[in-house]
Amino acid sequence: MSDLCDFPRLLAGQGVKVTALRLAVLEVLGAAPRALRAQEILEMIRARRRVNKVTVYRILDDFTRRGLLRRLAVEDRASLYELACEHHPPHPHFQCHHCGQVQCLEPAPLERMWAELKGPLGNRADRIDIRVAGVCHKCREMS
Amino acid sequence: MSDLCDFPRLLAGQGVKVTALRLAVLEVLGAAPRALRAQEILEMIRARRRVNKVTVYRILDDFTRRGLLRRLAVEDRASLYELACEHHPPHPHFQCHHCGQVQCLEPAPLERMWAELKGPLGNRADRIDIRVAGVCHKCREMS
DNA sequence: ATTATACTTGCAACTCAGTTGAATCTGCAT
DNA sequence: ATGCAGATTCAACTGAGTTGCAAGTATAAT
Ligand SMILES: [Mn+2]
Ligand SMILES: [Mn+2]
Ligand SMILES: [Zn+2]
Ligand SMILES: [Zn+2]
Repeated sequence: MSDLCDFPRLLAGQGVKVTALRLAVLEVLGAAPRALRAQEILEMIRARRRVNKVTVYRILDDFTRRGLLRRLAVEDRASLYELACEHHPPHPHFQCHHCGQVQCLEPAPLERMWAELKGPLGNRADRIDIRVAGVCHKCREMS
Repeated sequence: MSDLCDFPRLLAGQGVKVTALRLAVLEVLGAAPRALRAQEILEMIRARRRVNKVTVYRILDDFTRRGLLRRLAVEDRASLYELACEHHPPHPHFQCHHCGQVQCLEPAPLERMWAELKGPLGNRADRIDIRVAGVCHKCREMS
């Protein structure tokens, strides 16, 4: 998930002011190897500067509504966020029952399934989330 | 989702005492046409008798761990619960962005995909959740 | 019948992730 | 300089779920 995106440009394209905090949120997510909780994003930004959590929540929410980020609903109470730019197309995720860690999977099988699920029942579907759960290799080794 | 299951037998099979409350939880879920929030289950049981929410949460948690129920992580803060008995095999779900309503979809495409996603990266996967999101037909009509 | 034991349910208080509304700050245009 | 809009902050709140422990209830010895 290391990044190729031009964040300032991305924001400008949304007609949104480019601020240090908004950039920080995108940079933290761009540098992360996996989807992050709001809390984690907050802490990573705080390693460099002072921020209020409300601001971060509001930015995450705004970006998600604009389609710059995807919010993943997982088994734990807190959602995860990941970049939704052209370099990070939608893909399934794997969550370990044991450690709770969520990893990103390859998008391949999604494409095939999408066609089948997109139009059922008269709904207009525009998003599909796939979460595969089980026990990850690290946790298997430990036990 | 109306029911064919013998709940007392189901509980007995788990070596779990058959109590009025545990049955009530299963009956409410068995009668529901869709997955329910803990709050909804609580209210439905309260239409008939007195219950403490903690008890219901504990029963839901216990049943989920035993595999009698599935817990669905959705976009809203509260999870949904549905029966996981032989008559209700795992299936994808559709959630409407507008009203938040979650409906159950047919299991068909799941089977095909499962084989592909089950074993990647050395993880032992034992569950796959698919959530399709968009705008449901009711909400489309309204707007 | 009486007591012991295990399990179930209830109560109060708490946690945690987010949310709200109002106040302040900041960059920019007049 | 002054005004304005949008960005950020602060304190207080919400809602879903959790915790520890007390009280109730059923069953199993004695
Ligand atoms: Mn991902
Ligand atoms: Mn379902
Ligand atoms: Zn793990
Ligand atoms: Zn709807």
